[in-house]
Amino acid sequence: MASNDVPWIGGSDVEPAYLLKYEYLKSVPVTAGNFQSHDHYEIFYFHEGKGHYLIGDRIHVLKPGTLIVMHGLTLHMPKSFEGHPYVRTLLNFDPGYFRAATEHVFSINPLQPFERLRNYKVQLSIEEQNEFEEMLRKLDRLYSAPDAVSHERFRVLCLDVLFFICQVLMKPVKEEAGFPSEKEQHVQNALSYIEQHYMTDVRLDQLQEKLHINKYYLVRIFQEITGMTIFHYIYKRRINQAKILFLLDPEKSVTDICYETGFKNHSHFSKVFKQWEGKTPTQYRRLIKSQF
DNA sequence: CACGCTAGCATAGTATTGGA
DNA sequence: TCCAATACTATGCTAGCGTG
Repeated sequence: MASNDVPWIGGSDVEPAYLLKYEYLKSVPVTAGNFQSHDHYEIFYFHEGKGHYLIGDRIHVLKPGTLIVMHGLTLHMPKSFEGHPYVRTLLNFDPGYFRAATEHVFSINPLQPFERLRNYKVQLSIEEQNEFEEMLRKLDRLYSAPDAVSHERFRVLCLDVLFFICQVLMKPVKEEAGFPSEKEQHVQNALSYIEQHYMTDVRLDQLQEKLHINKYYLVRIFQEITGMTIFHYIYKRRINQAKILFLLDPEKSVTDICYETGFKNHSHFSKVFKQWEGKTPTQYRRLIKSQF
């Protein structure tokens, strides 16, 4: 994408071209299974409340001060809980602009944490939270300002946010031990199993046997924790993998990708793909090709 | 014309849900 | 956590379309 000529758009009436989604301190309950994947990068900061964030095959428990950075192609789905606040800031951006702007200027690549489909979740310390939240406040002031200079400062501050994230991630990220509840652990185990087997057959009976948990019970807690059924998760995972394969090799036939992602029938694959993505696999592949 | 793909249909089998 | 009833989907088959 052309990155040198991002037009100033004034206030927040129109999104700057490199910024695909920006929501500051927004409280949006997310209870339905709203799985997403896109080809830009995402910064997610949790300010207040209770929630989960399912990224790839991992469930992350959200707490105030949780920072998540991810490559948008990884399947991700936030989930809030009824009766609990859920306040977060979200920044989705096109990495092309920042890549071009920083390539020959800095010795450290600020996009490093996002590349190679890597995703990170870190719990910021109180000092880091204060610093980061101050940055976000400033970002929002600049975003809402109507003048061109504020816009340039917004972009520079976005870059500083990226470097802040790099710095935080340079420290060893310690894995949190376990989950608050046994349910989350069960669902995590199911997700891990599905991740390893989604390209072949995955049935509830198998999950019951492998995970030593009643299948009816598993169906319920899976829906409770993730907001979507196991069944839909597997399909979304397969479709997402198909999208990745189309990106990696746009010459590959739809039929080949259909079988590689675990579908047994190409007509069914086309139907499911269109249902979730709004376009047929062929249309999607053409779109990918046209972008290269 | 061959090939790759999409769409429609019937039905067997599986997932989900309500209730205990 | 489990069972039974119900709802829903996967599958296989086929016809037809678009493209090279």
